[in-house]
Amino acid sequence: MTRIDDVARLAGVSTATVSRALRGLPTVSPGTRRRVLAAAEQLDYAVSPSASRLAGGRTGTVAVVVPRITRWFFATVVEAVEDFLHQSGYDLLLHNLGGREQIRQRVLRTANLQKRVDAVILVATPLHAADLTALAALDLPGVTISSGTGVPGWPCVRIDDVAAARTATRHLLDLGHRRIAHISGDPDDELAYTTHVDRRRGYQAALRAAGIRPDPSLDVESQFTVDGGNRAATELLARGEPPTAIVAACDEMAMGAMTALRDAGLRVPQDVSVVGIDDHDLAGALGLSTVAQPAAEQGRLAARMLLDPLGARTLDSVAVRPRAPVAGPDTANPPVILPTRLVVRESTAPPRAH
Amino acid sequence: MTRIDDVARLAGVSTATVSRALRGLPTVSPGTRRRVLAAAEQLDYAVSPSASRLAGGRTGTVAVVVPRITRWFFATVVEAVEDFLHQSGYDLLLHNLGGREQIRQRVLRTANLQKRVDAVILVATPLHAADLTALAALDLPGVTISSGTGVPGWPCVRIDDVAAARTATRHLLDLGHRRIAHISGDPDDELAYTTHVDRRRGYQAALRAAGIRPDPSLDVESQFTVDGGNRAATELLARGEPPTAIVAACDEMAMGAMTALRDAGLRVPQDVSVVGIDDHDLAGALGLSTVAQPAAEQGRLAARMLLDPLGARTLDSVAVRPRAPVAGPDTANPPVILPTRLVVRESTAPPRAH
DNA sequence: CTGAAAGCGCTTACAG
DNA sequence: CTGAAAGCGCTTACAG
Repeated sequence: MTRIDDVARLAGVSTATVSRALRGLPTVSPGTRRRVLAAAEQLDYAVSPSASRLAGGRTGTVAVVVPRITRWFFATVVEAVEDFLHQSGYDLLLHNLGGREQIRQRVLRTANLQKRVDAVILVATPLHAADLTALAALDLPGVTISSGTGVPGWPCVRIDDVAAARTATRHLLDLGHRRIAHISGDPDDELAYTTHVDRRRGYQAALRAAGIRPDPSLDVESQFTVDGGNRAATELLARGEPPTAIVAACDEMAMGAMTALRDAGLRVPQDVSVVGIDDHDLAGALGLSTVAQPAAEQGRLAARMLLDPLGARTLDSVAVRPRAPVAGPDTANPPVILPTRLVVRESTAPPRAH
Repeated sequence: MTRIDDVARLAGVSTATVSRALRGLPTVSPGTRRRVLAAAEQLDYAVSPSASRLAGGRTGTVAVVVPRITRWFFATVVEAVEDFLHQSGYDLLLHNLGGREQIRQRVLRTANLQKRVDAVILVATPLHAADLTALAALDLPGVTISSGTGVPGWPCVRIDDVAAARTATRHLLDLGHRRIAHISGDPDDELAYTTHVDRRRGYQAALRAAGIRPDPSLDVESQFTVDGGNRAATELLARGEPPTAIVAACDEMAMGAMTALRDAGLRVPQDVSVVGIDDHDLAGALGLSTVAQPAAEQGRLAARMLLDPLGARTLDSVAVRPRAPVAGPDTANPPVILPTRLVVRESTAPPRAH
């Protein structure tokens, strides 16, 4: 393995100069820089990240924590974040909670982040008081995406979950539905997400605004998965007279519900309308009406808000940018809310005439 | 930040002993170990990975390279790999190619792996001769998953793609279909995958075994995505008399094809049967018949085969295991082939009587 | 079983 | 613009 002093020797300069030239620091003359780069290339030199990190005190790594990488929203966010991080010269350390509270604690409270990363991106990760204390003690910059509890001092990028569910529900009300069910997240879930709480609130608010009292028997809790949606809809049907429409808290649940309805001999949308939230890759294939949220854009924006103040390297030059305030007029804590929009497909229609 | 000498001072031992005790090396007396652990806990000490890596010469990190984290198969593999790696005390460095050849080269050929990881897991990543040279020069252990080209000296975990496609096609033949189309990957894709080549081979082999000559006009190339499947099926219909059945090279393509058929006024399976390969999360919701492949198991097995010889720490103890030969009777290059199995749902049926 | 000391390969004030 | 030297915080022979 070639080391920095091999390059220094070949280029006829000190290791300090090699270090500066390779990192694109401005205090190197063009001729020297050229010689150093040529020597490095000739020797096929790559800096040792461990040494560089130890000496420099920065890890060049960002931890990304997601509940389940296999779910559409999280995979899409991670893809966007990964792209931005690598373009900026950062490594991505992935933590997948897999729905397990034990893992959440391992990631958040122990030494898994300490001294290991320069910054943290938490995607829809439940945070208790003890976690906030631990994160504050870490004293790292970070961003949350789609998070219920914000972290003091960290920007937050998200959609308005209440509004998204309200839009979905209103769509059904506008079509003439009155008997509208809701399927959403599980309070018994190991991880205490807030997303489904907000979405339930939006569902209920829309009903009330239309003069309808929410009926608890039309509100079923399950998991945020295809299977969860299937089970929730099955349970709903087992409770008696079916609703004429269902608001699912996410597209995956909506898809599961559509299967359950079909299996029960009900047609979508003729017998029951179904609307989701997300605009999953497959929503089009299934003809699912939904409230679209910009997943990749949330990831991209969060990465940018995180890295801008860290002075990220750009792709082609390694010039260090001056520390700039976070993009946008307001650098403080109020979350950046990205817009959602109703996408009407074939899974929703007016209820049949009584 | 507390350092190792803070712990050493409090425990009344040398830093060498702290280092040994914390890593669970056997050469520490129980009493000493206890005092060190207590001191470390009291000071909330976490080792500095940078320093540890520089001094120890190991990074404790594994790079995982996937073509697209947003695709079902890759997300599922990554989830399984992540779990195994973290349980073994390794960090996961994620590289998502995003379908771009430029990124593939950046990841494989430059210094992105050099000195940065202890091992590499390549998932369905195309490898050219120059890449193999670069990987050999890296001199790192690794595993490939679902890979066309193997890396000399690296184990490979995969399914038999030819057999999977043959099974899918034979299922349609058994139902009585003769006019069977195939939609698969794009040779103009930036990344030159071999998966679709193998699957096409299986499709053609099954046809030939049934005495049918493959008809090029029934074989459409597109991308391994929902959209790609949609476009491929649309193209297929534009070419004239529709087939009575379609073999899609992956479930996502099959799902896109089902949409296109429906949009064209054709019913699945009454007018056209569709079978995929994968057993995607949503295959059940869509009633898609498919040839299931064990995605998570491929990830888990690959991670195990990689880490076993590295002497991974176990979850609860940090004891270093002795270096053991790779699990299984054969430690050499022949790929480990995991079984696939036909799952019949509602998207396939006998062709209508002529 | 334990410790003193060297060394891992860089970056960063500091001085010029 | 450049270099000599200290130091980042560990681990690892080596010696005992």
